[in-house]
Amino acid sequence: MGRSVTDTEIRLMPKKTDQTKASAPTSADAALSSPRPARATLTMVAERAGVSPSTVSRILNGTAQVSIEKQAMVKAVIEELGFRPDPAARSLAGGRTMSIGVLTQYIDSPYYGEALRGIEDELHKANYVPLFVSGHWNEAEEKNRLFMLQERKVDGIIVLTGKLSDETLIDMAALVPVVVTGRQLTAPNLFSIDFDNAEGARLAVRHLHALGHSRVAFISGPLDHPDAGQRLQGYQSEVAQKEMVTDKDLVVFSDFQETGGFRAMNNLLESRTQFTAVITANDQMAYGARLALHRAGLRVPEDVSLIGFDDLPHSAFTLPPLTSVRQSVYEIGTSAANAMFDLLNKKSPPPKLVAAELVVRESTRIHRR
Amino acid sequence: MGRSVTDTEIRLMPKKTDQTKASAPTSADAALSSPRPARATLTMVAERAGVSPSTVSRILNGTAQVSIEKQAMVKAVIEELGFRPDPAARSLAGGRTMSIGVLTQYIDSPYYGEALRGIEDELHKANYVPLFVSGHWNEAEEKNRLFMLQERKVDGIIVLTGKLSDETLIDMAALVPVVVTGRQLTAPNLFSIDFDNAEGARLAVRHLHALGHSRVAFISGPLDHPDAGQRLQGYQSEVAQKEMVTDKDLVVFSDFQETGGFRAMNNLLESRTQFTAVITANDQMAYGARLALHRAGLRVPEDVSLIGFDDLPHSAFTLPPLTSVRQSVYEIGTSAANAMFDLLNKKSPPPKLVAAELVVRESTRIHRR
DNA sequence: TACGCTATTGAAAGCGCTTTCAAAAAAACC
DNA sequence: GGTTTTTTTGAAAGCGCTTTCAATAGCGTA
Repeated sequence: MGRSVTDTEIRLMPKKTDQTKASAPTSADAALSSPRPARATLTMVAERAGVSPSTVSRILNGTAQVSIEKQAMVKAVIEELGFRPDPAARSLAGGRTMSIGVLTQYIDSPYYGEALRGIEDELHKANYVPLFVSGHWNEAEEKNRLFMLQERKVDGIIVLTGKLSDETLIDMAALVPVVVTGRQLTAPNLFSIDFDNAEGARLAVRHLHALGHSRVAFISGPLDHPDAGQRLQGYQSEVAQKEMVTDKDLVVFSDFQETGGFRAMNNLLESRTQFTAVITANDQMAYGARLALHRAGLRVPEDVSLIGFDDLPHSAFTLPPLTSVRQSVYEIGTSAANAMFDLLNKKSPPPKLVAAELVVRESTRIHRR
Repeated sequence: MGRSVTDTEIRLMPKKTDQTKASAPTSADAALSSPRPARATLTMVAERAGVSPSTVSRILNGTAQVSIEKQAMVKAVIEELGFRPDPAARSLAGGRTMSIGVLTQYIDSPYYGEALRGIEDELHKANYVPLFVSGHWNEAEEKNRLFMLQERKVDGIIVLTGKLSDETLIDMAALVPVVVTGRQLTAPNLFSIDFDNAEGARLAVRHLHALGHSRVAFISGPLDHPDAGQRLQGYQSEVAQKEMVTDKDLVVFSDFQETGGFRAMNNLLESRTQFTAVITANDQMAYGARLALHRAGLRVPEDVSLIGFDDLPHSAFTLPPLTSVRQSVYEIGTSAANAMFDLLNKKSPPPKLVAAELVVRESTRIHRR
């Protein structure tokens, strides 16, 4: 293999005699149309502008003052040649790579997906590209991916929740700026955005309480998931606060998946525990639970009220549309990206807590005693 | 799974090269990794193994024959030093970047998400990393992103459907291996994986026909979407074939979204067109349509049968669970990745057509005349 | 007018790797 | 045994950019 550079250059030469030069081609066009000059390099720019490479670099990075005339001259040439710095060369020479590593758990998670979109949108505006990697809720894997990102010399790392220890994150932050969601952590070069999971769960309980329910079951996520613990804790505290029924059997654990919610609900039903409403720690389990309820001949919300958590886009279209606790995940993504920019600019914004709100739809109703 | 990374490995990356050149540390030293072992470079490996950098490179890339002893020696040192080649340096020197660009449309698409996972899983096994970028179903944007990927010197590009012209893709393939889904295309350095959309739609019609339905409505996706056209065409051809009712009004167009399906179904209902079953061109629209039906007091499947397309994971949990046309999207992802490896190795597999199958659940039933 | 500063600039040394090119070593040949 | 191939190896030249380091130019001051 190898010699790909040379190969490419050769291939780009007027292999085809296609002289139809479209007028004012964009750089993207240029990349794809046949005959085309070799890609411009910083040195070419320098030469053409009559300055040294150092000067061009300085203008590009704002590393030092450069006279106004040279700036104009160089910028014009850059424009003319359609020059774009080579990320690899930059990286090798110790500059920015213009890439941000993003550690998520599953690339196709319906929940974090929105955050990814927020991150991508925001990064793109600033000409950065995200490097998405997945940790699969496995600490070793997460560490491994983190390592890989660092090896790829990303300029910063955004971690979407996960199971890494605070310590690992703090250590990482010593090497490269880190933005992490799903926890509250203060450290140099590190910014955290936490969700108010506990409050979200409380909101749900409060709503149910206001509707007259007092036996509210809770299908929790796995406790080694940080969110899960907080949500459960919020439920428990509010149930106690409102003096509603607290019964060990009302809480059942599952895995945050549809199938898990289905099974958990069946377990709940089989245990013959009495309840008139149920909160699931995420929407996916709510979907499963809802189906189990249906199979058992129980109607929602007539027989039992149901509240989910996350308010996935889909939840507005379930039957009945699901009442759910919402956190703007897309916004979390954009906030994370912007926080990263702040960090990159040596500004350090204070930790942020994202509020939760309850979206009331049709899966909950007054409990007739 | 790749090698797991220890805390120390992550924590100890020195930002600047250190000056303390320890004179040939013993293997025990290295194993215990004293204060801050600088990241191993190829040159260090060469030195320690008593060979030239060229030789190490050759072993790494299999670019030329190297004596068995030197191979063993070098490999041992690589292991000992935990050396991993720097992707940036590689890229700059004209070697592989070990990264594959993946052009998707929306990073959080529930449909393509599975494909992304398949791609990521497969690439990871081979030590490649994906660079995901989104085109948002906008040709200009897709081109732009493609350009960016090329600029980043990816070793190959996987395009998930989208709106690029065949020509653009073929041109791109002259520069770097391309794997594209959602179309059938034959060109050098290009591999395509198409879905059998038409057949999928036919399967749905056939199923409904077998159940005695003859007035089957179809909610189509936007026709500038390649999949949409094929699915519609499949529906039409099978309806004709089975001599079922063909009525212009039975086909209505929408946008592949839940809200669109909702609106489309309402339009259908308002138009007072008679139908006993409806096929939507994707599951998301089916969800919307299903809600609209519910609002209109129509039951599924008692009053109308409903079939979706894509069989999203969620469809097994709707009420009722949705009958849908399935294509293994995850598998499409893994196939795409593997096809890319073939291309990278100069093998060229024939174009592939992914079969569709009908997953019959509870949203369809016999039409009692 | 001479001197000390500061603002601008360029030369040159890499960053860590791949890849000629040519020499050295080993194998094959007559 | 000498010579021609063939195989293995190393030296050295970059890839395109950033970054000291030192030099030059422009100014203010005494």
